[in-house]
Amino acid sequence: MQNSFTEENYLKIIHALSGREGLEVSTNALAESTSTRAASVTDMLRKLAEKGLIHYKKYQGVRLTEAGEKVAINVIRKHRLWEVFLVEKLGFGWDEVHDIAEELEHIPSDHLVERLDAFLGHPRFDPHGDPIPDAKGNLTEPDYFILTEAQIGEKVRMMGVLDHAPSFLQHLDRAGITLGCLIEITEINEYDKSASVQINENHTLFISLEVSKNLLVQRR
Amino acid sequence: MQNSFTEENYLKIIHALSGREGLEVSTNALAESTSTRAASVTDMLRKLAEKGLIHYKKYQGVRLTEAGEKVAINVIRKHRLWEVFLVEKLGFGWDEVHDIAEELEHIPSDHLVERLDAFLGHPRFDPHGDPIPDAKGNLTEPDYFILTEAQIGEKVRMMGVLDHAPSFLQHLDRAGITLGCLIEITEINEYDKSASVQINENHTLFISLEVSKNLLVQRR
DNA sequence: ATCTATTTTTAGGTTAATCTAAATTTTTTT
DNA sequence: AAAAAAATTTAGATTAACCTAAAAATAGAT
Ligand SMILES: [Mn+2]
Ligand SMILES: [Mn+2]
Ligand SMILES: [Mn+2]
Ligand SMILES: [Mn+2]
Repeated sequence: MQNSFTEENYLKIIHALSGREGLEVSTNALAESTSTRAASVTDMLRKLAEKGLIHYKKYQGVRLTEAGEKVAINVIRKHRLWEVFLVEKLGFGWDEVHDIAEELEHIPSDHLVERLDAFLGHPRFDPHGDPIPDAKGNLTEPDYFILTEAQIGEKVRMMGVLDHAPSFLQHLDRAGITLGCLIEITEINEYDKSASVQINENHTLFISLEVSKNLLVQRR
Repeated sequence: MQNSFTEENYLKIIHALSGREGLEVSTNALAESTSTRAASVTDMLRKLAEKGLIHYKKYQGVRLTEAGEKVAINVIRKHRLWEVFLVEKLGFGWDEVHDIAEELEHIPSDHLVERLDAFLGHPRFDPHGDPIPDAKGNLTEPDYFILTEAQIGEKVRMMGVLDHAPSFLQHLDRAGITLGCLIEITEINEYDKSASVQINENHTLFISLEVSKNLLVQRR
């Protein structure tokens, strides 16, 4: 029995919301993320539990089973590989690829995914810095931290974003903040908590707390 | 209003079945091609007529409207471009790509199609020799003819196939008959109507009438 | 510990795409 | 021009994925 488009999206969202601790995900949180109503979510949860893809006890929230986790990770793998393709091969901007990958991720062919992976040179990260699970389903989250946790004077490398919204990514483009760039925090401005930073040791600018909270960075 | 996956498949099939003359297509022919029952086809035809995509009068068969033709051709364009991608870039065989393209053809993004087209170098034909409609929807069928219509002694070039079944394509692979190869008919064998042919002026073999009927060729 | 507010589930419907069986229309044959 | 056969449509159901409104369960606040 194949999983539908819709089922795959639920599994992927449950995976995202339960984090790496595998916390229980609530019906309302799923309704929010899927843009449906709680009653619809309950229907779907019963079906997914039936298929052995989630652990579900009424009123107790859900977690993925091993089988469900496997499906979710495969969808994530496809999503991220297609994003790499769109950016690296077709020349799309990192702000343009999410919605298209949202569709491509459901194309069912293991053969296709493996060939695509090879064609792209087995990339480890997608255009937003998110790690790409390997063919066996191993997904290792790198230990990046949020820019707000960096110290004044520290030089860090930009490794990913928490917000994937096109408007945020376009804002970063305008600021010259790209994946892999060097960021040095020169000062935290008391007035609005914005940070004065130097990018790639050549230009200086303010970045708002809102932006800092959505940037993942790495020391050294 | 977007067209569904299913609607797009109906339009594409109506296009194929009505041929270049734009003949009326029967309900039963559609039921056959869509692997559904006639009653289901009737339901869908009413809906497509409602949306202005087909001309439909009860019991009289259907034809595409201008709008329907446009949608159908765009789906065909996407199908064939993705097939080129799968063969040229990912290294699939021409016998492996049809089913995958059948899914990819429904990914909705004009931007994506145009970039894919450019990435592939604006190919004019797909891996089976079928012409790829241009971005404006112009589809020009080359005037190839069937190998059975060639004369003894004639040298022709293999330009396409009528049957797209993997088993047929694999059979051609085993016979060394590829797109663009030279075929010289040396003899028609009375016994079984098979043809003795020479491929690329270097190897000789029999090909059955069944095979000849599915090969499109060009003179000189 | 009880009451209140929130969350979740159940009940009952809708729509798209399918089905079978029966009715109707068209086509073919006598 | 009937009668028979074939093609097509209508009628009435089913399934997946959604909905609203109402009921039930859990959590939070006195
Ligand atoms: Mn999706
Ligand atoms: Mn991404
Ligand atoms: Mn299709
Ligand atoms: Mn093709």
